Amino acid sequence: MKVVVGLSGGVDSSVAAYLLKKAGHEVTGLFMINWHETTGTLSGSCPWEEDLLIAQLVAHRLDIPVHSIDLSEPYRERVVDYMFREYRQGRTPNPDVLCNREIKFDLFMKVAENLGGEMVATGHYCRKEMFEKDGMPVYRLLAGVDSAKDQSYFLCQLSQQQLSRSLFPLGDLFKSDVRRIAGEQRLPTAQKKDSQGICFVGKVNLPLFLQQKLEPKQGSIVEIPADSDLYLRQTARDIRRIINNGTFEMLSTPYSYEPQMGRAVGEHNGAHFFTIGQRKGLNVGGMKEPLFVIATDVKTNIVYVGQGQDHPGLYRRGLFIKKKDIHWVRPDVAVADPRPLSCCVRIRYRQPLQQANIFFVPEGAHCIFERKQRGITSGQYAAWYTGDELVGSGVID
RNA sequence: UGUCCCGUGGUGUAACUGGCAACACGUCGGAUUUUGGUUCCGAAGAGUCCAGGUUCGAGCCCUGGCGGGACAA
Repeated sequence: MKVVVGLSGGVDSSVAAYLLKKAGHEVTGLFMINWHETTGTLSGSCPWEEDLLIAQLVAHRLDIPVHSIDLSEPYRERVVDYMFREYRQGRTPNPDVLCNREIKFDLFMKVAENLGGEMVATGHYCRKEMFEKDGMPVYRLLAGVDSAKDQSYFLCQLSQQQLSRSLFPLGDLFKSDVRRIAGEQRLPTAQKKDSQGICFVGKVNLPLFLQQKLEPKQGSIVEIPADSDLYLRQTARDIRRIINNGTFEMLSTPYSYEPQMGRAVGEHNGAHFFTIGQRKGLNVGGMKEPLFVIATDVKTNIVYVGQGQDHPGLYRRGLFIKKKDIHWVRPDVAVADPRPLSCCVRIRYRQPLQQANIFFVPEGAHCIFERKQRGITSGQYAAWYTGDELVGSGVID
């Protein structure tokens, strides 16, 4: 089969390419350029020229052809602009999820198709399975075997269409296997440090990066006491009653704060630069315990903080996803009726799966966790699984 | 105006009856991490408001200033 593999210049994609070649496929490497600018990036980090060179070395070593494609323009339009738009609204976007949906598994896929590729492969740690239902193929997106590296979360917005043409050669491997294979095959990336930070843009200094487009605006930091009566303690019975009444909003709506609920403890230079759960960068000292951001209000430009790891403002029982933001990787199992979906959910990469019930209502979905969750942040993705299969996801409201 | 209290790294506090200043937060650096964030490790940073005095030795005692606060009227 003709397979185009996305080579990034890292170990994972190199080994993915090797495995495909070894399995007898006709493999072509494709390197994608997503970003040119260096403003805001940390000095000397992730210059794509170097990565391209490494990708070429890998291709040479594997004796496969390699091409490169500049997708920086659409990347800017579909990922970077979205990022700024979200931050401006006081939300915290997840660019990598978008990058996969919009770039790697869309534009990149089309380019691969033009190169004659029947399938596209990436170095993601996840698995895919196919079975037939009513004579039609159905694809399942499964967690990678290496639970510490499982990257299915980042693919939570993929469609059946996209999945049908994807291959994940690393899904059954552990990271250590990948390193070992790379070493055995003398791939130039065998020792290369894993990349991190926003995909393909490299390691950026986010505050600096954001300041290119978002104006600084001085505002105050308000501390909300942990014993504020805003935080009513809910017993298991209260929760059950709320669920029975169908008043899920009581659990899935963010806390809303007013300045007079607390006291000003400092100043910041723009509420849109902060995200819930953040500790560093507040520049307020003298507290017994560290301060964490518990909410931001870009309208009034106020950052609300709470003291200590266990501040109640940091935890919430549930989250809401608007109807338009609900995505089913498996539309065939989509739940429409009000019967709750009992499943496991994660709200960030590498988070252990959390038991939850999702209640689908006409306006959207209320996800109610068995245990309170820390740092539920609007703009981030919640992905729900049954077993080790990712079946759906959505943007947290 | 009278009495009382306080004045320690960027911030908030600590240092028993005097023995070369501790902790937390913040800041900076590193590790972890294909989002943000979290977490972990490490470092820098004050010679204790100022001027005198007592003492072998003072952040801690004494005197006088300066600064802030409280009570008093």
